[in-house]
Amino acid sequence: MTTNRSASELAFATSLSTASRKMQTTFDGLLRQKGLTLARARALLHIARNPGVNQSELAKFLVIESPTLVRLLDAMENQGFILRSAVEGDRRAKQLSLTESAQGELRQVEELSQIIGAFMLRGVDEEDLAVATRVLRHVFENIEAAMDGHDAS
Amino acid sequence: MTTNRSASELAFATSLSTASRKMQTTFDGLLRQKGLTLARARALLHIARNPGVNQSELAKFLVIESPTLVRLLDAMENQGFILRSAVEGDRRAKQLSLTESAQGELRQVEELSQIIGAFMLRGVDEEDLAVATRVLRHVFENIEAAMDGHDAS
DNA sequence: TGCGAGTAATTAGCATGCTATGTAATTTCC
DNA sequence: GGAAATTACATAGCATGCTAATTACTCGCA
Repeated sequence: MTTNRSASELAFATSLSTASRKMQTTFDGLLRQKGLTLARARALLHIARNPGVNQSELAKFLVIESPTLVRLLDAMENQGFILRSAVEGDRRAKQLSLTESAQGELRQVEELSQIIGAFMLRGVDEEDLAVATRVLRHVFENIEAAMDGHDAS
Repeated sequence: MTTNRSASELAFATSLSTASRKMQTTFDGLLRQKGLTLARARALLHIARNPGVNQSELAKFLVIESPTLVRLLDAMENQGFILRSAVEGDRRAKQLSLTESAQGELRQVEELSQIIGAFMLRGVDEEDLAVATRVLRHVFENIEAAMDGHDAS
């Protein structure tokens, strides 16, 4: 037992990055025929639930930087999934909404998300899942805190 | 308590991808002045410990596809970190080794990796870390198993 | 009123991941 | 021995992430 701490840390870091990529590529593969990806589906679902949201709010929710979102939305706009429209009272901002065609796909995207989520975590009990999620958040916060001096929010 | 399972799954998925990205960008930021990134550092360390390893073995170890590795190595070769040389007995393969200058950096890269690992997991106890790692592996295996028909190894 | 600070979105450029495909060399097996 | 399958590496093209820097606009305050 009593494995070396630093070996445990390495194992964790490795598992973290491989599991994350695996999740993404699986999602991407399954959503592909719809012209969607994991990132696009997430954006789609948030816009559906928060119509009129603007880009910076969406970026904050998705925890991505705004240039990343700009490109994501450019693609989704070209695909005819979303609309960017003017916000009255602030000419810098744009509010986001789904096109009708995207709304038609919504239900299926939601179902698929649930199915993949359940599938990927099949055999993981509730308690372990909670622990894992807590550890992941802890990691995020440790790093976030360390970056404080550099990027004061 | 008794939160909805599917909400827990979503929380996990979100934390997984944000923690993974955060880890990567932190690493990248700290290694940047050396011309390295997390991906490059991983490759570097594995080559250091397994001199003469070839590209497919390294790709398998890093759990990335070979085109991803090809580009990574192209960059590292241009930077003067690694060498690709002929393997006697198999003209398809190339064996990898570090340049002297890369060997000089090794120690610092190893130390930095340990420091970041320890830092990121500060405040996470051994048991929770083990559970989290186990869950991440479980996720990976669930997906891997599902993809069996498509990609028989 | 008007200037400076801050905010929303964008563009440019780099790094890493993937799939699909191609080329050359090796191995398998009739 | 030679065709077919497999393996090793590479190329092309797409998707997503980041940082740095720009543009346009809004807000606060002297």
